[in-house]
Amino acid sequence: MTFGKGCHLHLIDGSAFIFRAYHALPPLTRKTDGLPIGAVAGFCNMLFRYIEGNKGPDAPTHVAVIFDHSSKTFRNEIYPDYKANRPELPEDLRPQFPLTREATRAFNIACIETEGYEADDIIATLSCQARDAGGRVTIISSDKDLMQLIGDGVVMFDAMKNKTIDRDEVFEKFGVGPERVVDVQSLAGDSVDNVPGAPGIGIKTAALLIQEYGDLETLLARAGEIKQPKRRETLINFADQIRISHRLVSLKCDTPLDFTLESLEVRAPEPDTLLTFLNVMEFRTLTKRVADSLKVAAPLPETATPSPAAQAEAVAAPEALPFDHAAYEAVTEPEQLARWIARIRERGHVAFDTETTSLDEMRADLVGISLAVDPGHACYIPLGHRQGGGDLFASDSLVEGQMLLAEALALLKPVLEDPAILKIGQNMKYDWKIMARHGVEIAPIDDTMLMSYAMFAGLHSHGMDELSERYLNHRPIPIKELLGSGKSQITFDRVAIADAVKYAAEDADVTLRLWQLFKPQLHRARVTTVYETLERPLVPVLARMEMAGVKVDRDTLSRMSNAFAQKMAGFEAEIHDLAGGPFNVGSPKQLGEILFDRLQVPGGEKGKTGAYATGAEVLEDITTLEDSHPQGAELAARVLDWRQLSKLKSTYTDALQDHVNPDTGRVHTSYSIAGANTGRLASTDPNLQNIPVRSEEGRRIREAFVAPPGRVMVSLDYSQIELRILAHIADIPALKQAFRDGHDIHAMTASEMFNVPLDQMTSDIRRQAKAINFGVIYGISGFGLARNLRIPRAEAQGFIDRYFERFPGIRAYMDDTVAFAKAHGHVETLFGRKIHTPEISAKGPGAGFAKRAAINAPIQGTAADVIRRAMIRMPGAIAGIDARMLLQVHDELLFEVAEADVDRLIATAKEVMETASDPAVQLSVRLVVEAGRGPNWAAAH
DNA sequence: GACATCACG
DNA sequence: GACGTACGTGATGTCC
Repeated sequence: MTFGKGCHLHLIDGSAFIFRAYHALPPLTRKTDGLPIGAVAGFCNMLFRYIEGNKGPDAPTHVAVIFDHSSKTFRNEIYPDYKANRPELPEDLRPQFPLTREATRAFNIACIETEGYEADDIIATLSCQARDAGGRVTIISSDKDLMQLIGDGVVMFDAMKNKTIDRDEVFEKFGVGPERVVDVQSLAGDSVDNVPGAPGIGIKTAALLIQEYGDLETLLARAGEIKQPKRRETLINFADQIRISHRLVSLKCDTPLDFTLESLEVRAPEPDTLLTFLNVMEFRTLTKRVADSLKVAAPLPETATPSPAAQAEAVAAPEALPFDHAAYEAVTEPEQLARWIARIRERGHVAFDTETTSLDEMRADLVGISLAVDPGHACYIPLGHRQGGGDLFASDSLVEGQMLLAEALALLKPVLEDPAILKIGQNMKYDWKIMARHGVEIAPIDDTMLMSYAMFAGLHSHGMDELSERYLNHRPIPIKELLGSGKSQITFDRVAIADAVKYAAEDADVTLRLWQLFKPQLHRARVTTVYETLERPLVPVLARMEMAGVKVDRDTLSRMSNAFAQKMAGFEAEIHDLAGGPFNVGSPKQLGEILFDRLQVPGGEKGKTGAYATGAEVLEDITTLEDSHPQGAELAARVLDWRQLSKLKSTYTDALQDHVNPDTGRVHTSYSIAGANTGRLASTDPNLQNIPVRSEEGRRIREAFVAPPGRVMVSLDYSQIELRILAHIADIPALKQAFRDGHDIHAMTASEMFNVPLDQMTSDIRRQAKAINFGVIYGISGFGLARNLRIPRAEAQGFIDRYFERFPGIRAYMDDTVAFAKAHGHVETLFGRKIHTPEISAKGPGAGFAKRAAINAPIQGTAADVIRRAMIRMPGAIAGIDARMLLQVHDELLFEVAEADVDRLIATAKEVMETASDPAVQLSVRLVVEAGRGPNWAAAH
């Protein structure tokens, strides 16, 4: 078939596929020999998905995958530094390159690369040829360097976003049409490819210039006419550099090619070739999916004398067996359960899951228990399924065909508490608490959620559905299918037992398969220690804290709510008066319109949704307009007052009352262990980690957190833990000395930076230094500091420059951390916790976010690790003391202690916290803990 | 369910 | 005068 009108050529940017695959997937290796194959696996998946997705009426007639041959091209002769600042290739990626070529050929797709040319040039050449022959072209890539090719039947397609890129997108990105993209790029340069461009000119300015003068040559010829002197000088002085840039970014349409367009005609894959390749790579799931798609049988996995270890893992290969809901068993008789228990004892481990009536473990009733011992071999024990309904007064009766709860517990308790039998769960803290309420303390445990967290923090979330889809290629039955949603939602005890068996046993099955997959990976990912010392042991500790709960005095809260309500009503009346009529003060939209439209307060700025911003900062600025706009200033001030009370009332004094457990009379939060990427805990339902303290009004809410009679609240908190860790990690002698001497760290910083002796320090200078110290931890920027201190940006930048000058180690730490993240795709805490940074090499504005997060993560994460270690050791250390650990607030632990034991508790707990990093990490800065005590949290803090 | 706002370390 | 920006969380109320 001659290539011509009616033909449609697809050109796939192979290198882009490889890099996306590499960064999207964990570092997978081939089981038999450890060959890194993550990128190849991802590449094959993407290619297969591409093929499956392009079978419709608009299917391509011709297709090719194009690769870069090597990093040296003709552009290096024009400009030796071209792409010179590219980071070194990860060492486990390079050996995968030839395999991606092999994969492309295995899929029976033309695989193209040419020495001395970039893939982009080949794509350009093929595009031109196809277009000239009258055909259409789709370039599958999102690389902006290819956008110059768009037009005349050539479009781009971003396979990740599933979105076509046409003239409009090009205009949005470059401010000019595709035919002028090269001109804009020549001026703006490109830091990623190291194209110099014109210094000080970015895409915005470049687009303006090209729009005004038409094209680059005209612009350079008439550069003398430019009004802005600096811009004019730049264009005249750097004309040569701009022309070189032009040659660098212009794609060549005349790359020598030794094949014809006709040879790219779409061919169906040869099942034998393709399946053999996939099988050799040991992509079991993909092999199966491809075989299904080609309607042939999948080949048997390679069996060439695997090592015993490999054999064991092959047995454990969770993909090997499909999920079969019909195979799950309902256990209703003691003899039946006894048989399962015998199998569990044989195996030495069991996946365990509970079904209940609520997500709140302290109120949930146990409805059933599921167990799994081998993949596909799982059961469900119904215990509390009920029927009846409508009658509000009679308690509903148990459904027939269930086991008696007491009988099941009697059989299971010895297993669940047997130190020789490992209980495997997904988010085991939940099940631990449910069983603890039935007098069973599960141990020992493994937790697949925490394994995932140890290996993949930062890459994705760690819920079961997510993990199952990602790693087992299986979508479990959604709970919504059983319970429904919204108003008509039912509780699990109303689910028919037959449905419950499928759902619940599947959960245990999935958990077991995930465990088999993850367990050996922990070691390879070098996070076994993290999992064993920072994650797993925390489960029972947190479970006990949550079950203990904290006593909250309802009456105090209720009185405060009433007082807030009264005050708010007063403010509201004033606000309506000032506004000239009633409106919903709680609606930022209405408030914005009143302030900026009706009252014409200057400076209203609309956000991306078109609404005025009315955040606290904006309102505070308006309150300073007393002279020019007294009405607006007054209104803003009252709204700020109203908002403060509204927040305190709705989020704290009202909501907290509803969280008092009727059985215990206490508030039981729940900590998520795997929620925050950095290793911090997060507190939910209610969040007890953000109880007010900064404002006097708010702090009084802590007075409602009380110790019962005869007991005392004790709070211990790390002093400046993050700055101490920074001083250690970045190795800053001045900071360390200050901590050693017990000096005021912010005053010391101020003194160093502004050359003010300590005895002449003012609170304002100290405040600025404090902001800088914190800024450093957050990955400082001139803009951010300026906003925080409300000073001009240049001044803020000056502070930062001086800070880096005085403490050069900080600069080095920041640079090293970002470089490490780019090289490895993650950063690490001192204790080896890995936090992945998949966006670190992103281009554009996202890059700043990722960098700052990468700089912050080791500091925040190390502090989180330290307090985790303290918490894990705490129960053992305070065993002889009449005290309970109740809450953790990132750098603070709150205890409830018998009056007589307070001093002993403080001494012991302080010691545990201050030495928490030992012996794993030898900190060069001492950790210091401050203690407080009192009848309530406000007094203790 | 997205967004704006604001509470904490 | 490239871009848009402090890091990490969770809960509440509007509004569509």
